Amino acid sequence: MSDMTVTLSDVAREAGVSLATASRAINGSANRTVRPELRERVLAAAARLRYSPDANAQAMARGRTTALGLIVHDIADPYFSTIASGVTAAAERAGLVVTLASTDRDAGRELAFVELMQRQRARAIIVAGGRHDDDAANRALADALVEYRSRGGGAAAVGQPLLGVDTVVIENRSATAELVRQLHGRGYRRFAVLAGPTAHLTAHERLDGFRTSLDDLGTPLDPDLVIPCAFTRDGGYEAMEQLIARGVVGRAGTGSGGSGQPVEAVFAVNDVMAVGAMAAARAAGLDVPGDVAIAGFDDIITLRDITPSLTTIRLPLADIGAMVTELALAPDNDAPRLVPVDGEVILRDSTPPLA
Amino acid sequence: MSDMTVTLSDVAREAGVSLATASRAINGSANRTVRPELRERVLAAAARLRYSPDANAQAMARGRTTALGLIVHDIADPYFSTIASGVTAAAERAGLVVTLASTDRDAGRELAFVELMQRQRARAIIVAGGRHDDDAANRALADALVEYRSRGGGAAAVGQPLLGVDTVVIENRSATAELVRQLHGRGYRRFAVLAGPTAHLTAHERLDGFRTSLDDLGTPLDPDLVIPCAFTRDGGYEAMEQLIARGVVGRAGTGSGGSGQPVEAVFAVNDVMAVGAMAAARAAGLDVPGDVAIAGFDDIITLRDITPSLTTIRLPLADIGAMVTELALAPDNDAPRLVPVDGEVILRDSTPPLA
DNA sequence: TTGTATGCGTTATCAA
DNA sequence: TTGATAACGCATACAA
Repeated sequence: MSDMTVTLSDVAREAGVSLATASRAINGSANRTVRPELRERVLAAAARLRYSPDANAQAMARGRTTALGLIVHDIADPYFSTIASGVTAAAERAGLVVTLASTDRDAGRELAFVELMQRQRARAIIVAGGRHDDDAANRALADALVEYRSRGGGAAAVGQPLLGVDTVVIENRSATAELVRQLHGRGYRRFAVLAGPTAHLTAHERLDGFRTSLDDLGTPLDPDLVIPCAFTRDGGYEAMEQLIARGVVGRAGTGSGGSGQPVEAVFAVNDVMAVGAMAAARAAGLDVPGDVAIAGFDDIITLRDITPSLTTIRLPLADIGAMVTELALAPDNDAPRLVPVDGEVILRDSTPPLA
Repeated sequence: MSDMTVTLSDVAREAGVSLATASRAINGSANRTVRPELRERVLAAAARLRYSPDANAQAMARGRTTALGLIVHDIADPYFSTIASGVTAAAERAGLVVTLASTDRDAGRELAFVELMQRQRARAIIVAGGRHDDDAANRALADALVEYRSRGGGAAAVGQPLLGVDTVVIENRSATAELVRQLHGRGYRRFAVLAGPTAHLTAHERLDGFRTSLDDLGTPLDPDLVIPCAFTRDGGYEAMEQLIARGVVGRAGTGSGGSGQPVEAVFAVNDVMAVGAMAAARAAGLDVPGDVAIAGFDDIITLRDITPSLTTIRLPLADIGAMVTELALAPDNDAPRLVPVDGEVILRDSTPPLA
């Protein structure tokens, strides 16, 4: 029945000092205006009584909390969980505690979580995860964040700079452009792209950089070879199946139908899709990269040992998590700061030099 | 300069009602003893003033919060992030918000986080992740949880039932025993085990079930072929290198040295270690499963498409997250409830039937 | 350096 | 059904 909560008043009484003195002795704030002897007495009393300060009461009295909100689409996705690890590490350094929301890409839940963090008086909110091409949803979220910031909260995002807050901007276009150049250097000319959802901005940017770069090199991408699909492993699998069914991907040397020459390489806009595509290729009896080369994006750490090793674009996800945390916590700026982050092309065995 | 916080008093004044009425109208608690007309007026005033209830003040007045603490070793690890996704989903259903700590396997930080959650007056704490064979650390954590529970908090764990709280117990031994039986059925007799850290209880249990089952089948495991290593991809890689260097794993048909017959299959106590082992085998020019079969544990979703597909033991990680959440939130029991969860052996191409 | 008293924003108790 | 008013547990301005 020790459910009786021990309060600071109890500690003060036990130590024979006033509430104020007990408070000062225990939080040990800037101006430590408490005699060492008393201080000891208070600390001893607190220990004796197993006193545990009530963070909620402190938050109310101080007018600020120690919480940091983190919104991800899906914490089980390695992309987000790696960012989250960077965020938790940075938050711990800042003495903050991370409150996590995994919203399953539901705009309504994102909004609800921002409002929840507003109620919790969280110090800052971090929105990780690419936006969709849904102006209404983006504007609603942006508005909620404006409101939140107007009330003193910090906010930052990773992905596209669409929310009006400090953002770690992933340079998707330049990264895929560079990938194209390097694949070109290895002799690849004819590509297909597993493009993800049309409305998915990250997917779109990756496709766009890829396409633009191919245009620049004078070997434009055939629009028929851009396959929209889900941003998931299954999406990659099914899109690859389509390519195979249409005969644009098949046994090497077999100019099997489709529109002219067969595709030499398939670019999936993320790694898990690329892995799905590999699985589909194998299921169809094709060899990767013998029959078709495959490249992805993200360099998910768990996938670094797959066979054949996957050509991809590395993003420093944990660092990104740390960066966005610092942005969210930085003193309020008038104009949103944009911190660009480049991807690094990693050529591996899934796209060997073409003979 | 709308930094002026709108309080419930403001809403009450704006609506021309008392503070009490405003409170009742807005939280809409069980006994809705407020006239619809007034209620509307209050809600309208709240909306007009963009009122946002202060969760900390509510927590203090109500005497309970809406927070749920989750401790994982490493949120970037797919094992934990998948459990975390189950926890966040269940927590949302319960109207709770998840506070996340990624402790990097640091016992001190685990303890600190429990105390932090105690200060936050969190409703419950979930400890995910296997214990180490460190009695002092386990006891300290158990004590902290006892203290926490004595103050009204809920607590639950996943892994070993060593913390004195409700636990989702992973039946590691029976799972690996079943794996052995099935591999036996496919003709395997001579195994090596990449065993993880000796003090790691989960690793130990998996090894133990494996070994015991082999004993029962009359084909005991050679102790020299149990390689301690880190519980990581690199640990698996290095342990496999050792086996190769010692000549107990090598080209099929090449009875190359070592102690007698070469190893037919290598069991790694988790999937990422198994993948590391595969990488080491390939780096040494060996074929999997041609030269050596490999099996893992966990059935990490991101790894389901690797080649060759990995024989492993599936754990319903997201469900486990949901289950442990329910345990943590369930009304206080005297004796710790133990909920066993079985793994399901999934035979795949990395351990084909032996000729 | 210490103590007193007030406020933080809400809920809940008690009268009206 | 509504309204004063007292908690809730702590920090802090002000006084001593």
